Amino acid sequence: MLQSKTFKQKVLEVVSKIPKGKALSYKEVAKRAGSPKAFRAVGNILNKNYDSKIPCHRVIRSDGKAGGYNRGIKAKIKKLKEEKVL
DNA sequence: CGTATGACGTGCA
DNA sequence: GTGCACGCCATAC
Repeated sequence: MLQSKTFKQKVLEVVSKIPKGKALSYKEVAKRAGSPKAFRAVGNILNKNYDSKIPCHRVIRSDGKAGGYNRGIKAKIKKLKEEKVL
């Protein structure tokens, strides 16, 4: 089954694979997940499946803005600054 | 199965 | 340059 992992699982895995000090945009993550146009679902999935192992704070918009964060958008920006990603 | 929602992106006024 | 509206994909209910 090619779809043993749903888009959701792929996105979570890709995000969890983001190296430290690096940030990928929703579009990039969606592309790596298998659907470059599903950046919409990426945000939706992360929002419902945020895990401590998933540096969702490293996923930002193409505008260079953070976008949102289940723990507080401010915390996300702060973390990005701490990682020198921003 | 169909509907509603969402942490986006792009285009146009 | 800013603001508004539409469209897109996947998930959850």
